[in-house]
Amino acid sequence: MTAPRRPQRARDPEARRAALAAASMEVIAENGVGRTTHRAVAARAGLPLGATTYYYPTLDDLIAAGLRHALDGLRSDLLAWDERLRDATDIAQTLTDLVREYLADRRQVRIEYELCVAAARDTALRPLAEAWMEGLPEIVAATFGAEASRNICALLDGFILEALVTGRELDAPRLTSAIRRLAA
Amino acid sequence: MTAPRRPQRARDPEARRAALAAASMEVIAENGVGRTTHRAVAARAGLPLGATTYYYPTLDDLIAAGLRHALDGLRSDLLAWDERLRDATDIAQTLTDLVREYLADRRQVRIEYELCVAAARDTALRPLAEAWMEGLPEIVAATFGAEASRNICALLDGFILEALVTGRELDAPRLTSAIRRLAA
DNA sequence: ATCGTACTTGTACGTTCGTACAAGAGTGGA
DNA sequence: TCCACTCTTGTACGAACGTACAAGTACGAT
Repeated sequence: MTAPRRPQRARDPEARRAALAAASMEVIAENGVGRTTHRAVAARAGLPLGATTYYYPTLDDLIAAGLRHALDGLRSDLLAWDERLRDATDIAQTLTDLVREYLADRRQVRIEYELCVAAARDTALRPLAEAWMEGLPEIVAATFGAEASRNICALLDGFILEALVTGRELDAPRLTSAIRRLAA
Repeated sequence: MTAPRRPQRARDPEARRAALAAASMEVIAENGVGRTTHRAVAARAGLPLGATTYYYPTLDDLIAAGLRHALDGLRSDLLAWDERLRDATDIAQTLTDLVREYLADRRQVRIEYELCVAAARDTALRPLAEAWMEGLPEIVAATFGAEASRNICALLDGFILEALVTGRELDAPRLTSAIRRLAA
């Protein structure tokens, strides 16, 4: 009766780090950066509280890991975008389609705008947010040129923000024709 | 010695409501919606903790009051924008100037994008956020027409977001020429 | 003058938070 | 085999949180 039985799970430190980062990302998407806690992340990952501070010493580290994880997801998305755009005949139309598909998973979208707002307040997050903002323009620059690309991406951000706030669908035809105007 | 002396300040309930709303707005701008607390707002307003729950029963009420207060400020700004735009000869240029001036006070900007992200997560804030998003298009619609106005405003949102994230100045010439393209 | 109501204020309660840490359990090398 | 190290887990602590509330104060109506 004296020995407290404590069954341990299989050891896999890197999987735990990743699981915590993924869980952190999900909690941020659902509750926002400001309401993300060690306990919520641990529960989401199915791990004990102590695991969070073992792998990410402070809460800021844990949140940064969640944001970084989200950006890694975006980066692989962007590779797919790049391929689709290279093969496209009507680039404006294709870009619109991509944005519409991107908007299908609002959780992913939410977390990236969450990052923007957080970076506006906390300069430590700024490099991360800038990396996000410049990912798409770099890809589109190949076809539209540097300046037009940045304009088009700003336009996309505005359209995405509107869809995010209103919860409505993307106004695809309007976006396509606006892209064409900026590309000319 | 038995009587606990408790000096009371002059009574002015409406001023208190307003002071709390203003303080709430400031705390939101600095810490974000998720890190806004009764105590922080009370301290900022220079009022005791109890005053917050007296005027705004729950924390959500207090935060909503802060957001509403920020939007009231925007609304009066928009009236000024309207006037400036009516008198303008070069509307694209004037709009760019207005955005640059708007960006001078990042606190105001931050809180409005904070509202957007919060509304994306909490549907209760959605009407407030939609009111914000539609304020400017309504004004510009007079000169550019409904569709072009919404496109231009989306573009502005994108430019503002970029400036917010990077902390850099607005790229004014690029914005002006992009507006012209969308207005054509 | 008295009384009811609206307002002010300090304090208290139970909860949740970030973080620290001790005690066990697995694992690879000597 | 045993040791040193890394990883796992439960628990603990002080601080801060949202909210409730009792006690006191001002003030308009009567």
